[in-house]
Amino acid sequence: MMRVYNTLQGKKEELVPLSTGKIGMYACGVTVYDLCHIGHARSAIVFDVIRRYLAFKGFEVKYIRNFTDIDDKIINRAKQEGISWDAVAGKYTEEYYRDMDRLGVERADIEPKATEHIPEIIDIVKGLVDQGYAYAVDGDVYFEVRKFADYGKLSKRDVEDMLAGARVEVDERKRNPMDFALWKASKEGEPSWDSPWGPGRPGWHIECTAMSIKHLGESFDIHGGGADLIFPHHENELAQSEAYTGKPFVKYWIHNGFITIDKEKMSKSLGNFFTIREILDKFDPEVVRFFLLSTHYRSPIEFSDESLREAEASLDRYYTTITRIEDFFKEGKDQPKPSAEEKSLEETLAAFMGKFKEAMDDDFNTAMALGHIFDLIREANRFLDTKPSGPKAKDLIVKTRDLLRRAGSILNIFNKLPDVWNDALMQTKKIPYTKADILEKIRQRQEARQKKDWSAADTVRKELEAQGIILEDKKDGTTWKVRINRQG
RNA sequence: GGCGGCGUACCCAAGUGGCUAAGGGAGAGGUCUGCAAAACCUUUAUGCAGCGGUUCAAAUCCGCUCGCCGCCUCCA
Repeated sequence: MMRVYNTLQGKKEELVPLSTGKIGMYACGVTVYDLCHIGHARSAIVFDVIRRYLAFKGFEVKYIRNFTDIDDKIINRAKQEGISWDAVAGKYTEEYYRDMDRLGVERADIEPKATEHIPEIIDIVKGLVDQGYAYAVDGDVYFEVRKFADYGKLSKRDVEDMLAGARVEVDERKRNPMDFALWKASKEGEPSWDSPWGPGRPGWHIECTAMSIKHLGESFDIHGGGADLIFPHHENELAQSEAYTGKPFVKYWIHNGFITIDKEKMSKSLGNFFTIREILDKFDPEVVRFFLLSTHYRSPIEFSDESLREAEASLDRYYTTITRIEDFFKEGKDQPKPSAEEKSLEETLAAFMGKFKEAMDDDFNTAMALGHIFDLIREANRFLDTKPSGPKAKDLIVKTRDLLRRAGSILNIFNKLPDVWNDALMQTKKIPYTKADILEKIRQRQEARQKKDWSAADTVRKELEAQGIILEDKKDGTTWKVRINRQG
């Protein structure tokens, strides 16, 4: 049984799809007017993992993630850059893909754009006007909040309370200050589409109603986004959708928490944000992904270099273990050697997937799932320390590796070879040596070691270490790797 | 002002009624090593912001207090 926290009910609920075995899921994407920051990455990754896990659980998932490609911010940006609004949208859509691809965020099944759904949007607005939920004024169309009795049920707000403490500026043409635009008349020179109310463009919330209904139907299972979308975006979306169809819109509303800097929400307006791009200049995408999954999706995450370094160290622990596993296969000893550790690993392996699923079933608890992964890693290392051999040992190690990969594939981490991980570190840590340089140093040191000239050998070691390269002497030679700087 | 959330070890972070309070990082000691690294072992919260209450039993439920944050305006 899976449980998910539903914002609408304010508690965890059992996940029961509207149609057995199938899940329709819609997540709010981005407005394409600028580069994405790490907060956008969190949301994208959270819903990417949710989608992957649901698919792993055997659901047939249809996942929709939209692009808002027309809005005030895009129009303003176009003026700034001196290009057309659709060129802005096109450019930042590409940039979005560049970042998300690097972060391992899979494409949604359908990625609709607002401007490709103008007829559907107009139909819905018209329907709302006809049913008396909306009214037109000077080419604008507003949704009349008072007409929808359940308004406020998602964000747990009361219309009267909001009016009392309203900070919104009053627009005399609205019947109620909380009324929101479904359709906006366009000003001279602005992009526009013909409509029964004159040339204009869609309001922000209506596109999601149009696109989700078109691609998922009038009622669907999951709607997600950042917690800052609960009000007003999702509240309005819910109101206009249910008013229009007369049916429940979404069964489970899922919202991810924010990323904070110095405890404050990261946001464009505060200017305290980091773009995905600048972070990926210093850390491998997998590190960012791991970092974001190491905290439960609804909790805030404090962003810092230190946290990313810790995530990097954790990942390195995984890859180091995989290297040990590879070394074990190379040795290929086949004398059976039963041990208490063998038994213990066997038990851990048998229980692992159950624990992993239990964690993920409980509102996608990736932090706990990672905890189980590291339990298995420790158990595997303990076993490898016994210098195991024999077919049974080999079988257990194969299983260990496969289970780690399987769990990793659901989170879309652990998908590199250790060498590739090391290469990535060479890059992000900006190591000033080539691999050939390092091998040459190792050769020199090896000569010194053969002569038992320990001080010369240690000089080489220290020289490399100063540049972030660690040497490891093993039975069949010396290997090297990039050192993880675990703290400051 | 209205609504909501959070406060768990040196740091990050799971756990939301009942076995010894996960996991990662850091520190200390040890095993291993020519020296290292990695790994492993031991160790670091008789206690989960504080105070009261409910209960056979609470970090977990209730109340109050303190501190921090979010939404109420575009925002992932």
